[in-house]
Order: sequence, then C-alpha cells, then structure tokens
Amino acid sequence: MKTHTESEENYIKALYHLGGGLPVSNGDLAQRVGAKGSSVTQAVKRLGQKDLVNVVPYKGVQLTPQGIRLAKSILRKHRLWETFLVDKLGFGWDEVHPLAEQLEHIQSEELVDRLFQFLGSPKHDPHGDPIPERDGQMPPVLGQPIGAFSKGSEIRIVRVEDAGSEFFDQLDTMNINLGNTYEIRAISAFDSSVELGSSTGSFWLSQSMCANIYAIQS
Amino acid sequence: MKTHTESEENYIKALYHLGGGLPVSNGDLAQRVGAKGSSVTQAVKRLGQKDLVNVVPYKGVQLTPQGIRLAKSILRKHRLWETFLVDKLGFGWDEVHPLAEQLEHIQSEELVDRLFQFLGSPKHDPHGDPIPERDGQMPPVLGQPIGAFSKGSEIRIVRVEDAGSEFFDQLDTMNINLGNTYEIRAISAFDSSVELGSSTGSFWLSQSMCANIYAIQS
DNA sequence: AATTATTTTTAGCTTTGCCTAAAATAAAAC
DNA sequence: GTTTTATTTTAGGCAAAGCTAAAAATAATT
Ligand SMILES: [Mn+2]
Ligand SMILES: [Mn+2]
Ligand SMILES: [Mn+2]
Ligand SMILES: [Mn+2]
Repeated sequence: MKTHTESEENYIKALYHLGGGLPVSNGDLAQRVGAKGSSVTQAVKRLGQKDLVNVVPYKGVQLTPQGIRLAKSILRKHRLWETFLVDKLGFGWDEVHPLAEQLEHIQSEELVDRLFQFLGSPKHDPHGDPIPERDGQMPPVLGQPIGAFSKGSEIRIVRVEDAGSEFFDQLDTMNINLGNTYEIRAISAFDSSVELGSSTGSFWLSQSMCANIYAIQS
Repeated sequence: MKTHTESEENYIKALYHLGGGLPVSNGDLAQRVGAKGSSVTQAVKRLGQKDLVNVVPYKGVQLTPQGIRLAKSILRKHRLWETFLVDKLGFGWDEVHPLAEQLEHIQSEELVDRLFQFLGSPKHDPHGDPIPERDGQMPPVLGQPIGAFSKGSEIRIVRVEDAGSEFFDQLDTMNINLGNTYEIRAISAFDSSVELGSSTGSFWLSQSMCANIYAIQS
C-alpha cells in the first residue's frame, strides 16, 4: 500500500464522488477539484501511472479497482473525522467539512481503527452519509427526499445533503436535526412545500429544503 | 496569519527545538529535518522572505519573534494531539510521535481550542512535556533526572525523554509510567545505577535509563 | 602563514502541481 | 457535410522542495 500525496487523494475522491467507478470528463473533474483542465490532464496522467485510474484521451477518466479502494478509504476517514468533530468536540455539522478535508489525509490504519472504535463503530456520519467499512463495504444510503412522502406519513430525518452553509444555517434556525420525527400534515398544491408537524407545533418547509432533507417512514 | 506548508512548519519546529530562539547552524538543521545542507540553504532563504527567520550566510539561522510564535503553536498542536492519542484512543506513548508529526499541521484555531477543552485543559503531554498555552506561555518543565536524587528520597515520575522506541519498550517492560512513585533505596557506587522501591517490590535502573527519566520529590 | 579539512553556498537537475495560451480534437449547428 | 463551438490536450512557465557535484568560505592543523 503506497503512500499518496494530498493532491492525488483529492483527485481520487473527486473521481469517486462524480463517477463512483464510471468515466468522468476532464471538465467535470476540473470543476470539482478547483483546477484548470490542463492541470487535470497531467494529474490524471500521473494517477494512471500508479494504476489508480484508466485514462482514455478526449474520452474520460475512470477509477480502477485499486482507485476505488483508495477512494473509499479516504471517504471512510473523512466521515469518521466528521463524526469525531461533531460528536466529541461539539462542532456544528456545517463547520466540519473543511476540517475533515484536511484530516482525511492523515496516514495511519491504526489511527482509523482506533477512531472508529472510539466513536462507537458508527455506520453513518453527522449528515447521515454512510461510512465505508474497513473492507470497503458501504452501509445503506438512507432515506428519501421529504417530498416523496405522502400526507399523513410519520417520518424520521436520517440524512441531509451538503447543500452549502446557508442550507445548514436554515436547518439550525428551524431546529431540524437528524433523528427528529414529524408528521406530514399537508402538501401545497401550489409550490410543493410541505407542512411538518410535531408535538411542539408545526411549520412549512419549502420545496428546495425538502429536496435536500431525507427521511424514512417511522 | 498566513498559511504555511508542512515543510516550512517542520523547519520552524526544528529550529525551535535546536536553538529555542538562538542561532542554529545549517548542518544541525539539516540533520534535524533529514535533508541535505543545500536544501536547507534554500529552505531558510524562503523562510527569511516570510520573516520567520533571520539568516546570516555562513553564520547561522535564527527564529524571529513571529517564528517563535509559530513554533510554539505547532508544538502546542503536536502535544495536544499526542495527549488525545494516548488518553482517548489508547495508543502507547511510544507510538504517538509520528502520528502527531502529521496532525500538528492541521490548520484550525477552533479545532485546537476545542481539542484542548475536550482533553481537560492539559498542561503536559503524555511524556510530561509542557504544552504551550494559547498565548505562547510555557508551563514549567518538570522534574530532574532520577540520578540527581539522593538515597532515601520519595519521588514521582513526571517526565521522560524521547529517547527512541527501545527506551519506551524498556519503560513498558518495567511497568514505569508517569505518576508512579518510588523510594530511592540505593545508588550503586560502581555504575551509578539506582534501586527503586515501591509497595510491590524493588528493581534496579541503569544509569542510562535514569538519565532519561525525570521525577520530583513527593 | 600556509595548508588541510569542514561547512556552507551555488549551480544545475528532477518531480509535483499548478497556471496561461495555442493547437488539436470532438460535438453541435447549420 | 461543412462550419462553428466547446472541450481537451500540448507547449511553455513558474514555485516549492528535494537531490548531487563543484566552488567558496570558514575553521582547524601543521
Ligand atoms: Mn482533502
Ligand atoms: Mn459528511
Ligand atoms: Mn511534522
Ligand atoms: Mn511528547
């Protein structure tokens, strides 16, 4: 198991996020990692030499099985650190991403294993995203967008999309957290907004908000 | 408050360790960071441009006040992470240094502050080394080498030198830990080894071991 | 003081990783 | 089926960070 640079790991993670094993275009990758297309061209060339990706010029880049393994191990670290930051250090879930972006590159199998144990062997991170297992297996991606439920459903929030800090601020303002349960009281025929009810009252959620909040029947 | 590369930070930390603010020779610095002299020459030139050091060619390199501030902040992070790894994740004190060497470069004031709190505002790390305060103040460097105490003294182990993994292994084998208390039962006139006694029995410590273990009268 | 030995710097090269601008290719429009 | 547009790759630069080998400066010995 070789050692990789931070840049390389960020490319691998971006590729996994965009394609999950399928080919990704130069442009999309450039956008994701925040670099110019020309930089991406040479970056993936280097990754190809390390057998982490397959490159077909003008066509696209694709993770190899080893690349996928690496991507998952980085994602595992990222989400474990996010869990640590929120559960143990009390960070807000909107603050942890950039920090995990750094911490995910710390190299130590032992550290990851111990962190995993210390956190109580979590299956999902503070946003409800699945934390890859040690062997690469992925826990289920939980929930459906709130808009998918019908009136009268009892639901529990299990996941939120990473839709930017304004979105997280809105969640905090509305006191919406993972684990909260609501009843779907009404669905607007006009703008598809949804009225959620709980013991403490009820409130309306815009269609945009609903699309980024995932729940399961409870 | 600019952002620095990992390499730069390692140079700054090495300079602080070697000179603590006083001039350091190119050779000593090269040895410490594990690079060749020529690499060091340009590295310190870069650091000089950032006003972190003063360089006098052929004479030596010296940390500026800003350099010292930075060095302390890195040391603070290093020792806080070591404390985390030992206290919370159960690592042995011989294993944590290389990991802290990576973690010390994570950039976030907020993270350091929260970690500090989470660990119970520690003043010393798992080896008994002082953890710099937020403002740069240094807690006292505790203890004297065991060889400095006289027969009959009641002592408590408060610090150990970082003298390599074999040293730590020996400590573990002998079950010597920070906080342990002993009575000095005898001091060999032949080889300066020391007999330490406790409720569970007694044992002899070589002069080399004694020189790397620090204690206070208790 | 002159010579030798050590240390430090310079010069020149390499790799990673990013950039801009120009050329080449693929996709879309006419 | 050309022509135009968009995407991708090449070419050429630059900075950080390391290296080796040669030159220069300092320190140590005769
Ligand atoms: Mn990252
Ligand atoms: Mn997450
Ligand atoms: Mn380090
Ligand atoms: Mn320490």
